[in-house]
Amino acid sequence: MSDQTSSDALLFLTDEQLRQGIEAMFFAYRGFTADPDRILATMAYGRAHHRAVHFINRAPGTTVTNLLVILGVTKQSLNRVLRSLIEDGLVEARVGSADKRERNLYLTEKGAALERKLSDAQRNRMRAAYRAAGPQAVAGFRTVLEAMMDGDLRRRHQALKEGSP
Amino acid sequence: MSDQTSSDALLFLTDEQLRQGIEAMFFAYRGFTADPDRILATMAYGRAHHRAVHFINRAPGTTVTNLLVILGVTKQSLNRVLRSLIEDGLVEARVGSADKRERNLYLTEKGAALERKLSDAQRNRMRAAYRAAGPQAVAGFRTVLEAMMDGDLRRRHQALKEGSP
DNA sequence: CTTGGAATGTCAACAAGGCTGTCCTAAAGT
DNA sequence: ACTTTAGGACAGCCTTGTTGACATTCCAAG
Repeated sequence: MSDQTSSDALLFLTDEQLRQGIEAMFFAYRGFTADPDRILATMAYGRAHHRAVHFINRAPGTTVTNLLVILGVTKQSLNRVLRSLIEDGLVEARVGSADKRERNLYLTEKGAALERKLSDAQRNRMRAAYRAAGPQAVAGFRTVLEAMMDGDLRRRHQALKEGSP
Repeated sequence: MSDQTSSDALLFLTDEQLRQGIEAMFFAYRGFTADPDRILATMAYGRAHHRAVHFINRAPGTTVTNLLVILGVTKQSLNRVLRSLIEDGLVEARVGSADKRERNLYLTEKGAALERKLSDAQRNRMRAAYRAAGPQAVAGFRTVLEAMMDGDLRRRHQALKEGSP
């Protein structure tokens, strides 16, 4: 990827190609979130709740600080979401055993049910897209996404991948 | 998940693979919007203004209705954004010549300057990602994104692509 | 042991930007 | 003439981001 000195390999990097990539990313992200959004709209929840539930399911026992680093929001934003999830009995916050300042977060059975419902919808779309595009395209898709992340984001993403191999 | 009878080709469709794709999409989109967001934060504008400016630049003379279909927001949401852009002299709304009910939207020089600033930042990141991933990966990336869009979104996206070939 | 600072998390108040709903004008279409 | 369409204005709501002040807990230096 470094020494594409002359010409052929750079032909696809025209401004127009890049702009189409940008727009594709915009439209695709809309599709990507459309199904969960539809489900969430029928409840009193939004996308933020989805993200919280997703990552708590992914890393049970995680702390508030850890979660807000992953989500890239402030404590207060996350707190509001978390509070409603706890009040509604979807998430349980246990006082940390080692450090009592920490709260370890877990999904209740009810929370896990919502997570499944949301991620089933999202996975179905992802699966359809993957299947339509084929394995080779998927590999390329993943490669470009990785390259598009910031260093920090990429590290968080890698950590999650390795967490459940 | 239905007919993974024998086939090698479907091995990449495990739930774990799909989940990683979902998370990659989440983190990558954050990176994707990070640079423009940083620039916009220094002004009184947000992501909504960026989107409006982007698509007005892309399709000069577009109408309000057309724009809100592309952006997928309501008239009122768009109108608020548009009003501030017009007041600040970034966008010009000319009464339609054929149909005088319509307003044709154009960027002023000032608006075009902002658009360039924002899209330069975003294109730079896109270019870096494309370059790092290579042409084949980029082709796959585009294929999967297309497959991830809703039918409507895909049609809008195609129309934009063909609009400036 | 005490005390001061750092870390963890909560609460209050505010802004951006979505949404709905209603009402209005002007222009087109029938 | 009547209806439909394009657009704008206003009011109000919700979600989700922000900053700032505060309580609790831990830990380490004196």
